[in-house]
Amino acid sequence: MSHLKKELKTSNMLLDWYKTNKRALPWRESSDPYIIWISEIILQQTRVAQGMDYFYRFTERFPDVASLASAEEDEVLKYWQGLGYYSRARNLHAAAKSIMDKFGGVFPSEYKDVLSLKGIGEYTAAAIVSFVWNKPYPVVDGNVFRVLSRLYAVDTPIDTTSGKKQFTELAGIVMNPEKAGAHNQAVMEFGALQCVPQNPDCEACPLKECCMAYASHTVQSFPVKQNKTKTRPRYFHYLYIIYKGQTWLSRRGKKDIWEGLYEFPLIETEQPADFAALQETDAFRHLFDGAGKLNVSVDIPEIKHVLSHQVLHTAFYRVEIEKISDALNSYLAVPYKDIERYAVPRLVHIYLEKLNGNLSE
DNA sequence: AACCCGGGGAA
DNA sequence: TTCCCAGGGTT
Repeated sequence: MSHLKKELKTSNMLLDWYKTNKRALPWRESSDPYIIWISEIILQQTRVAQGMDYFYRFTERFPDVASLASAEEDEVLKYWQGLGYYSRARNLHAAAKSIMDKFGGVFPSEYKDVLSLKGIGEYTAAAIVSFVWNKPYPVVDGNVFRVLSRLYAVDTPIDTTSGKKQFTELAGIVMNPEKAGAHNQAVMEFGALQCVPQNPDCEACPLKECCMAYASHTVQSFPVKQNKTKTRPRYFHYLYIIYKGQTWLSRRGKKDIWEGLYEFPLIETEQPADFAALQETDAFRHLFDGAGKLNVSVDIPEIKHVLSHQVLHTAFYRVEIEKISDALNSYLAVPYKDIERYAVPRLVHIYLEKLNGNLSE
């Protein structure tokens, strides 16, 4: 654990830069581990601007561990609606219950205890214990990968096991253990504002003198990544079924996107299908067997919804029925005025907004 | 080690 | 379009 002179100087320069350049963010006003925890989970793979309103709403409704633990999972998901990566919300809820049961309702301060909570990995555990208690655990997030890979011209791919291990070790060497909390935040803020992914302004960088990538004019080639993501198309057909002021929803299950969120009855096809083709599917026949005559309307055109690894080609059909089919009894009957009470995927929310827009015109 | 999980902003 | 964001869990 050698803390060399050069690293100490680097850390001090980052701390100086941070002092004058850090953004005023609401969670930086708090030393409550609960507040820090919520902010860290929201900010996973999420930009500050995108998560800000969610942070305010969430911490107002659930101001502490006890209030979160005693809530219904559906309500927690509702406060997460639209933010994505919904396992974060489910894990937050489960972890809050775990803190009540195993830690007497007091947020744990031991690294290993924090790490044991659902949804908290090495990064988030290090962030919480260093920010709140100044414990010497280095954070390694996307910013740290970028800053360190450039400073030391490390070309090990960051998305590999050995890469993560190597950068974690390097982060520990660069960190000043006596100022762990401030240092960790300084590196990340530096990565977010100065050492940015595309076209960083290296001439204005206070660390350009000691940056190996800058010296060799290879800043843009860091960090190195290995895996390339591939997307697959999917074809969704939602049935917004209307009967006497009510509609039907279902709760999505495990091993697919949007676990725990609600949606209209869904038929997925392997290939693109128009309504004529959809009517010929077994799923469609089963769903409406015994529903009488169908009055189908297409209020909005197909929506292309892009996720990280999937492109959803989605059609919505509004279907008025004459009788309740047997198949519908396995769904949740809901007065359609109450749909907004349920957490739905962004895609479904978009549809409902457009539909309301059309109706009010 | 490979794969899965959302949504949005910036270039 | 492409990249990537205060990552983590499952298999």
